[in-house]
Amino acid sequence: MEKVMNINSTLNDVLVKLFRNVNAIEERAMRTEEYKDVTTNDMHVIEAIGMEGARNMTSVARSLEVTTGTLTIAINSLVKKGYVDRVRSEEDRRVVLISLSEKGRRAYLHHRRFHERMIESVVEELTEEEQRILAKALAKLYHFFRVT
Amino acid sequence: MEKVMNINSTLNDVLVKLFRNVNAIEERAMRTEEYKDVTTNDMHVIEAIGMEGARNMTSVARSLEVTTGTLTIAINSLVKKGYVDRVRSEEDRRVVLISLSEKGRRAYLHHRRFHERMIESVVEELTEEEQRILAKALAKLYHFFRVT
DNA sequence: AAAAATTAATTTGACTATCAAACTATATTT
DNA sequence: AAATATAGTTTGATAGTCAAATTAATTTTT
Repeated sequence: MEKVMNINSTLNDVLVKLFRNVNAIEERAMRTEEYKDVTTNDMHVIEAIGMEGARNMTSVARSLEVTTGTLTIAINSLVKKGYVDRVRSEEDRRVVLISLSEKGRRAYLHHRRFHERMIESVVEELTEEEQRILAKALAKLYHFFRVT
Repeated sequence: MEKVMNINSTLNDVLVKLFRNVNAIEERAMRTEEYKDVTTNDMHVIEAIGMEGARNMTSVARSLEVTTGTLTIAINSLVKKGYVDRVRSEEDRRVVLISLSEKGRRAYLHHRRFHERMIESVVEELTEEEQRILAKALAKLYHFFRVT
């Protein structure tokens, strides 16, 4: 009998380790010279704002599932660090529009490339069929989390 | 150009969502009646202490990749909530030994069952072949993180 | 054996993230 | 015009985090 790793144990181990460490890991990967002042949280905000142009506070806060008060604090810091531009809407003076600055867009793309490399490393050497199966399995995992 | 859902985008989406939400999700699942005072962070500490008996602060802090100062604060709270016992070592009076109380062990097992259910739900309805591919992909992902 | 160095843990001071609730300013409805 | 609703910020509280200072105990050096 060869050394058999129980499939569930392997999955559980890997999932637990990934989930436990994913923030630290991503932060380590992101914190290069250029972006050493960007926390994981900052990166999530940058990603939520996105490249599609200005968004208001409420909609970004909703995307991130935080209160607008929390987002205000995060944006204060990102504006100070130069990743985000904040302007008051002319059409409705209550509204604050936030968008990525040039530096913010560079950070966004840097992060996206990191994700692309990550996916590439997972997918390389998997056939099309295997990739399809993997996506299905991950979708189920996500579904489990959403409904639990 | 027709709208094609690229396999890599699907994988990326699912992974990002999983990672982004995993803490909130786990917390939601853990916070039952009995364990409503246990934060995700508390749970990680409980898991790191484990069921194998007493460990000292430094080794648990190292497992969690936090400073001992940070761990001291977490343990203060867990002792107060009754999940952890803390005693000074008789052999070396500098050393503090922490271990799970009865309540702590119940929380540990509750959490472990959550993970088992999670894995079960992912694995059920996947064929042997599909399970093998998922495990392989996740192992690669883990490897990617370890070396990145 | 006394002094110096090391080790284990805690404490302190500072910072970030978070929420709920109070508040301010503006827009909409009555 | 007054009342209500909406968008965002501020405030006050809590948790988690680190680096550096501190305390107490052990080990090493002289």
